[in-house]
Amino acid sequence: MGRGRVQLKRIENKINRQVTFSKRRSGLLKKAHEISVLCDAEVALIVFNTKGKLFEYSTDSCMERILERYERCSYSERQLVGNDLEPNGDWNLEHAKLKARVDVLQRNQRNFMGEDLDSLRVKELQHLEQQLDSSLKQIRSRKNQIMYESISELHKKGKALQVENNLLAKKVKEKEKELAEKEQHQQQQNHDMELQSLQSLNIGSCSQEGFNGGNIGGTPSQRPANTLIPSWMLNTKN
Amino acid sequence: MGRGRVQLKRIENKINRQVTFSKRRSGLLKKAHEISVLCDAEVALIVFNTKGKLFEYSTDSCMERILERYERCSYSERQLVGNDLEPNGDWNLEHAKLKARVDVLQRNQRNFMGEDLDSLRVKELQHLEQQLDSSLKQIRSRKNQIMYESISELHKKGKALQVENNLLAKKVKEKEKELAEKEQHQQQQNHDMELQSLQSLNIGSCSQEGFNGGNIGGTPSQRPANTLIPSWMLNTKN
DNA sequence: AACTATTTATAAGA
DNA sequence: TTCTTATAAATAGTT
Repeated sequence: MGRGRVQLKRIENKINRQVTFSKRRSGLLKKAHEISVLCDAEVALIVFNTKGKLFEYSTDSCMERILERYERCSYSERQLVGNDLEPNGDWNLEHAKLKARVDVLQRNQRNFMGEDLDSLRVKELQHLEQQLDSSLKQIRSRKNQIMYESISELHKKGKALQVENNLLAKKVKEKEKELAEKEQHQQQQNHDMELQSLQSLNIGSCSQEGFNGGNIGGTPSQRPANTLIPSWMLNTKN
Repeated sequence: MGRGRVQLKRIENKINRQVTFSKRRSGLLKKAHEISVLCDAEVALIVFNTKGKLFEYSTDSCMERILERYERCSYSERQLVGNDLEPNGDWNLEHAKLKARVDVLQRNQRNFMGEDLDSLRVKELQHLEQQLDSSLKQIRSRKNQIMYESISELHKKGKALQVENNLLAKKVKEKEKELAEKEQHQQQQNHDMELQSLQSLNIGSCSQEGFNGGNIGGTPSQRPANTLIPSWMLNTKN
């Protein structure tokens, strides 16, 4: 828009570039303000010129608020770039940056915890509400998933144990049978021996109690094996 | 630019607002890119629409870097150098601590946003759930409070205006009455004078045209007063 | 999503 | 820088 077509490439003439910057900057800021008002949008605009001078516009002049909201929204945060920090870099500056970030995150966190809400406007509250609502859904869904998996697992283990139990019960019965037979055999032998003894020593026989499978008076029975308790109920760290 | 002049105020029609937003958004992003390329400037532009959807542009797509630069700039403007730190303190340690804190806060934030939940155990999920539930309650309560206050305020203003209206209406009636009386009086006088004139000159009276309040042919109407131009548009110098 | 009458933005010139 | 002006661009209202 102007007397000539303009090519989208850096203006090489320095004076020209500066003039154009000045004009377009004010145009850009104006348009940012317009869309903000006309369309009820929230806008943050930051411009550095070649020399590093800062120009900015933000809806309602609360840049920090909008940047926080941005962080919340996008925060596709790559690790705050711990970019090895050039050794000759300004440590004070680095430090200030980190601190600023901590501040932002802390403020966010407080908001997420329902605190410091007085500084927020209705729209931000609404946004936060929506965010938390959706977070809650995901959290509940994840919790249900874990618990469901846990229950499933328990069922499976339960069945396996049942099978094993049946097997063992069968074996026990077999053993009992064997034992019974053996006992009978033994008793027969004992009887024979008693008879022999009685015949030789003249002493009566006494009966023997059956096999005691219980453990009364012994060590207490174990709790169910650990494998049966879902990890989340144990409350131990990782 | 368009078929009609546009007033700098929120577009009330929702559809219209949305369409305009869409058009102007692309225009704004385009201009941001243009100034960035043409003038070798670094630009960051963040726009949230009414519904909270995010749109952004940043030179070379490195928003985070520009935002950091912004923080640095605005920090140094406020001379918030952390010069209160023990000068002989272990900077590396301080730095590491801060970074750790940032990490923790970031992880928390992600959890608050319902992400990265896989690393949490049921107990933690439950805790998070309770926290967010209570946060939501507080947020909703705060929102309601604000809206209630706002409604209250509007009611109050409405009542005050009503009272004023009644008063003014009364005054208008009084004035009307006065005028009517005066007119009657005047007509009587005119009538008397006409009679006199006719009697002496024998000429009829003629009607006069109304006052022309327009300015057709005069200087064109002013553009909107400067008071409508926000201060940030005038800010070129410090 | 296109169209187009207008308004705006702005490049170049002073 | 600032103003002016011719012209390119953006876009409001319409289809």
